[in-house]
Amino acid sequence: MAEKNKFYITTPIYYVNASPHIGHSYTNIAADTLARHMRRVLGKENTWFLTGTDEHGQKIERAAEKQGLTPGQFVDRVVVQFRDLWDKLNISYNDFIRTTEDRHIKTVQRSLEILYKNGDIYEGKYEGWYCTPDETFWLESQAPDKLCPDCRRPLEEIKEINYFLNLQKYQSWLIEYIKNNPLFIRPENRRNEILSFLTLNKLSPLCISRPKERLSWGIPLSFSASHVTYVWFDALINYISAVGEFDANDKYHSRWWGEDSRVVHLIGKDILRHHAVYWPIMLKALGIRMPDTIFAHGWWMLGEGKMSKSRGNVVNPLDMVDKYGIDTYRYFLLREVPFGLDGNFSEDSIIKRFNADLANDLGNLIYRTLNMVEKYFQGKIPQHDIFSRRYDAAGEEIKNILDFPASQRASFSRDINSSLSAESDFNFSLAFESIWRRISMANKYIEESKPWNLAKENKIDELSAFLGLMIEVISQVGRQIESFMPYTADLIKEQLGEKEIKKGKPLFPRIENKETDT
RNA sequence: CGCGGGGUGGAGCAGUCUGGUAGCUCAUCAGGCUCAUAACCUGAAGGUCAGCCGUUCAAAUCGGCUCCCCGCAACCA
Repeated sequence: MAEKNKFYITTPIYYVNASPHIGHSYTNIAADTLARHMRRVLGKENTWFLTGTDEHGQKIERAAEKQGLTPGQFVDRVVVQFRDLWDKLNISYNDFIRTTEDRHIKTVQRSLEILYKNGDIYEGKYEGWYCTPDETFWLESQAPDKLCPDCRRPLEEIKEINYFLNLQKYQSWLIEYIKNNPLFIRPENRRNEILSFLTLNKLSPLCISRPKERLSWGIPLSFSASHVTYVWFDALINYISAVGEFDANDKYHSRWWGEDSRVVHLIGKDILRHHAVYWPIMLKALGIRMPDTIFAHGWWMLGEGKMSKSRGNVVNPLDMVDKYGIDTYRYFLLREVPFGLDGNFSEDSIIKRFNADLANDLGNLIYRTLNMVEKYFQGKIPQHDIFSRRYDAAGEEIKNILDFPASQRASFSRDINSSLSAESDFNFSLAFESIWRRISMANKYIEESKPWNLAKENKIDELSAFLGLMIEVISQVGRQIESFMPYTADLIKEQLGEKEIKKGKPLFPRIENKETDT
């Protein structure tokens, strides 16, 4: 197998029928952290991070109508909200694809043509029950009484010509593929879920078109003037339309989708089936190799249940960022819950995390250290070769962990690398744990060394060696959190300075709980 | 028998695959320290690991049954 020295990570393209919420930001923060991390490991030029927006379909057509806009005007407005949020959250995407762009439309149409030509897509009849006022299709099993489950109005039976992708043809291949590639669908329980779904059910053909008279806001099929493309087919293609194209022989080429590239799709668990069933089959039928990993993360629960627009309990990420800061928000989402599991979101939990981890552990470590440098050395960082020096047992332990020039950069974050691998399910919270072990070790070491006594006893040499070591620890911690909390990493670098520290204010001033104490 | 996840000291979780001292964070209590953001360090109390039965020298961990909670069931991350 070719060595993977490139990394291509994607988020879903978000459906822009409403403003972004915490879930959108969760996926993008996770993807951003992985992208930043891989840029450090493989180099900037070998990492590509794609996000974007899904802009076609009925819901958007209707949302636009409600506001008296054309679909085009409507999506242009909502897209801005997404872009602004990503800027605000420091999301370092390389490319932002919109499904209304030419490059995308071209590739979708081309893909459809290829599949049509190969016979994987064929014309068929679609039968179902339709609620005209709601413009929604229902299966007979969903509406046994022939009444719309939503509005209770009578349904109308519809028969129309549509185009279908033959999924069943590839079903047994897909099962085998998933079985033979343990990293293909992660985490493990999702993989099992899909496997059991595929084993127990016969896949029915996927309808990939919609008649124009019902839906005009979509990509036209080149082989049928009266149809547009079904939104999910349209959407999934973004992963390849953004980074490559088909040649005259229907072969797909991409710098980021070659054998030397690791392709990772980050998604929420709700859209797992589209990504783990439809998408692989589409790729297979198009003669394109599989992504390496499709990872489905969990949901954030809010109070009593999952958050959703219909329940009206949506948390606006912008509010959280304004209130607690970008990196606090990033830290909380990545730290609170192992990636892949569901989590509970509450401001109380944010405050708890903030005070315990950011203010007390990290913030205070930096502040107390810098304060000593200021107090004992007038802010000048002691220029000691800390590695040539001998310390007591605790100091030696810290020094060993620093592990600095001897084994070069790579070993710096060995356990971070392994925590952030697909094999470990991109375990951000585990990575944080190992960083925080260093932080708490440093706090402990200060306690044991009692630098304030060294100062009183005028043991300047020991004191400066000690502080030199502490500065090195902090600087390393700063480098280690860089992918997770880029803004804070910058601040730390600034505070540490070259030869002289700039203490400034505490990075994370404690939040005192005024209102509620439970 | 639709599918899946879960029930571990007051709270939130890890540990279960590869049986063998029940671990972490927060909260509580006591002590220490004073460089620091009432922060930091040390120690303590607190759990029959949902229940029952079984396998085993040994079960939170394997098997069976029961009870309870929560998601999903095909366009909300």
